[in-house]
Amino acid sequence: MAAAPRRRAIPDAAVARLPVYHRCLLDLQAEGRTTVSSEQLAEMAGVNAAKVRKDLSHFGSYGTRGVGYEVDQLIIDLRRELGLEHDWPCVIVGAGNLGSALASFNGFRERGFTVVGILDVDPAKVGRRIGGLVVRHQDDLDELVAAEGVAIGIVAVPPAAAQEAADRLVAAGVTSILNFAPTVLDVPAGVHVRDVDLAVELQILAFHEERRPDGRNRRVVERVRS
Amino acid sequence: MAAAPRRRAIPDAAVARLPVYHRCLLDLQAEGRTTVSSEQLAEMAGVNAAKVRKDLSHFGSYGTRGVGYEVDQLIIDLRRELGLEHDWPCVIVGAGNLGSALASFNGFRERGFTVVGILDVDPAKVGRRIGGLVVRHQDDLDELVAAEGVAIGIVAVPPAAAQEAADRLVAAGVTSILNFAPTVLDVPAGVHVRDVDLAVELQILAFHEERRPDGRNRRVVERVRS
DNA sequence: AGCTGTGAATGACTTCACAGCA
DNA sequence: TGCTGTGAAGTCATTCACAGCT
Repeated sequence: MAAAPRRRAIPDAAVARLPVYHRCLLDLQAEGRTTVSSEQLAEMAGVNAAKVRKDLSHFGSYGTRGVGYEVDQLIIDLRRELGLEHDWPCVIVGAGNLGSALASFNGFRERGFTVVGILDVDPAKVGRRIGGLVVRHQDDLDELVAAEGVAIGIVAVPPAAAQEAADRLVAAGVTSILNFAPTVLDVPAGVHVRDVDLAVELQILAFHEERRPDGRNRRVVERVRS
Repeated sequence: MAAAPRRRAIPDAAVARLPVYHRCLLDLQAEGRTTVSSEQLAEMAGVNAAKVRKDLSHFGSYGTRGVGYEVDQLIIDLRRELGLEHDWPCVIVGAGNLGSALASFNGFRERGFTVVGILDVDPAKVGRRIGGLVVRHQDDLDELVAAEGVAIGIVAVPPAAAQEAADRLVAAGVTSILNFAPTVLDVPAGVHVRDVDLAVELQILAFHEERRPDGRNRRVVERVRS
């Protein structure tokens, strides 16, 4: 967490929801819908209507009172806000199970992120083909980042190697890191890190599972507001 | 200030950090450390000391003033709070790239989550071996969940199939779902869902990348000390 | 009439700061 | 003395509620 002085125009919590709205709008567009109300969008995104309006108002107002938001226009605006007008080249460090899966994951390319390289230190892995890419040695990182203008790196190595991988990415010029290793990375201020610890997600579920009101019984459903 | 005895004893935000503390404590234990101060633990976890103390105080106080927390004891307490005293059997629905990677991912088992089955609807995938498991047909879900006492399901199917997969999991008796599909799942109240949308994570990074103070010219990595 | 945009109210989470114990 | 535990203050996020546009 770099504590840099910044004017945070849009709250972090709102930023995290914009991609979800974007996703929902694409679905609406695919269905041929031309407008959508905050209430409908909220329903789709699993949040409430006031939040949708407030979130969207953070980058100017685009809705029409009495009607709602124009789907096409809102997609354009969100794309611009999210920096999705151009593709983002990414590199993956670590060609194990997870790195390999990420490299062949279609969900990235579909949404504007192209994996331009996957690297590993293990000579046994270098040279393998994964999802249209050949695994390169981690020493090629500098060259690759420079050649492709990579700004985003994905760390998919074992915990013990994660800091080293991050250091290399930063040295190569990468300024945003998506970290799958269960480690707190130490990076220079100005470098963004997002952690995705898959086991932590399960642990949070287990926490709630362990203390559900009905103990170990099956569900006694009570109404919860959505 | 516990005037209203709510069901929510521990704030969500704190719960999300407990697994991280747990992870750090295991590292400390491995190094042979017997005690740790809130400040040291905070440093490792990437948060601040007051937060650590407050978080830990939510389930009773275990620290010794003037000394800190006893590592072994705190691990035990966290394990209990997080429901990690027993293993959690999980099933994965979807044997594509992501599902396969998750099935062979060591990080789960190491932290108390055992993948007891991976299922798919595609006959071409059924029967394949993945990380010590044989892919089963999705129709076997009920049987598997009942036989193994599965409470946690992992959805790793394409978006169009996600709701169906979730419905099946819920029908089979699963009460917590980790959803990797970029879709808002509709589940009965009482069923917990956590979403992990990998592309959204990248989009959030892209958002910040797009509006970094130094504009689009990257590689002007200013060296700021951390 | 319907729906957005937004100040104001509420609520949640974080940080401060210090009393109190080992 | 050193460090925890915790009220109180502060910050940030969510929700309400309604004025105001179409």
